[in-house]
Amino acid sequence: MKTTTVAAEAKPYHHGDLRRALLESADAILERDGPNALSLRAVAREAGVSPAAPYHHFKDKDELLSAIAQEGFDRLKAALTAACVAEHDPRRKMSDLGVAYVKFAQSHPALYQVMYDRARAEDGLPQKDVHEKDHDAFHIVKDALTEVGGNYFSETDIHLAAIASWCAAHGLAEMSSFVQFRPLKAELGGEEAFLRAVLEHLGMFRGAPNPY
Amino acid sequence: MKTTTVAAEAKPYHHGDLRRALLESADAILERDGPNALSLRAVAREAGVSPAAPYHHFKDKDELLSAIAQEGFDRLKAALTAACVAEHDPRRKMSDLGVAYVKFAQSHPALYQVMYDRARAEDGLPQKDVHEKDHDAFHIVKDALTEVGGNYFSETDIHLAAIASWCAAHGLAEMSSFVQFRPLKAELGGEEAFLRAVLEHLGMFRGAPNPY
DNA sequence: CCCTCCATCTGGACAGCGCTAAGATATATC
DNA sequence: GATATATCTTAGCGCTGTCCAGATGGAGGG
Repeated sequence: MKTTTVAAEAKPYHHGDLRRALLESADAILERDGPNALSLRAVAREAGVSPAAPYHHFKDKDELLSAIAQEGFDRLKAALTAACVAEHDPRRKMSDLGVAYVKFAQSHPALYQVMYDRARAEDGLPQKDVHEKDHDAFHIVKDALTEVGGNYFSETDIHLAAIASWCAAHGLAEMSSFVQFRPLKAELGGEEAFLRAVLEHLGMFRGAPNPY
Repeated sequence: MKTTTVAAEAKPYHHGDLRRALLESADAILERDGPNALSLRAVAREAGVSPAAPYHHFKDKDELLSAIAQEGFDRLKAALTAACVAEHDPRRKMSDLGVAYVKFAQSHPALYQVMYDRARAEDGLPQKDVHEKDHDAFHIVKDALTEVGGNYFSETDIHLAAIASWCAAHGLAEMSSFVQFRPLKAELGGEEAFLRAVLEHLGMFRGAPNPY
């Protein structure tokens, strides 16, 4: 019933590709039951293996969480890319990026929580290998900002603006669902209008440093 | 050796005031060992009582965490108040508030993490009772922003600006220690210069809505 | 073709966790 | 002084992350 080798398998022995299966099980648990239900044993259970099996693919639970977070940042990058390829006005592009960022966090709240738990534990966002051709999600923002003000502002200013934008988007992503904001959302006419209004106030798109 | 009553005790029976002692033990553990070490049993151990004793003062672990978070927000409010009483220029006041906010989070990282873990779990920042005279930390920011642009902008705009500022400060607080930012901090001449530069880019102090 | 090697997976165990129930203890009230 | 009640302890349940000894079965050399 089983062929000897299926060619496209990299490190499959008994299970096939348990590492992949574990990551997908973890994702399923996150979406279905939230971050508190994400135990190593639950992941193993979901994948149909013994509680000790994951230890042959991840050093400990933290390493599994980091792998999940890494995939999350890859997906975030894809979402940001998709959100701004069609838009050519650079300021509108920044606005779309901000909205897409927050909506990603809202669509996958449990995953987003794991992503930043790991980022804080590791003292930083995941960094792509220098030799890799495609850069990470942070550089998408930086590139867009360069389009906005690259001719007028220094590299340092662009870098600062990118950091500021990322912090703002992260802050908004974590707080946008707070009940305190509900009345204001209703007043402004919905979630996206609220997001764009807040992002405007954060000066993400003005590209103008040094207000006074 | 023990007098019958010491007058200033509110709900002391066997221990004296175990609820208070538990909160202080929790704080000590947070500062010493970080948030991962904060178990109910560890708190009880630190306070010198049995593992089940805390259940007579908190319904479950979440309720203890919420109480810790509540005290944290009180302390944050005190820090923000102290940071801006001396300053009278309203824009400079906003800048000082932002810096004080981030520095509070940096000084008590474990506490700050618990504070926002609970805020997310409860879908919002802690809300003071309407009948209470003094308002919460969020209103300190709102008041400062009213001083900046209260004459020119609507209540809605001020509210939006306050939300934007709080989100920005929170995002910066959670990410300011990322290793990626170290070189830029060095270039700008230190932590506080970095913080003020990022906050400037976030447009916290401009009070000017609607950039385009 | 077989046999050995070794990565992979299992079953069992340990300490620690949140939480509960039952009983001991000391304070407050009558 | 007796009773009631809030407080604290002891014991125990099921869960967790992690480790270890042993079973399993594909890969490569003879």
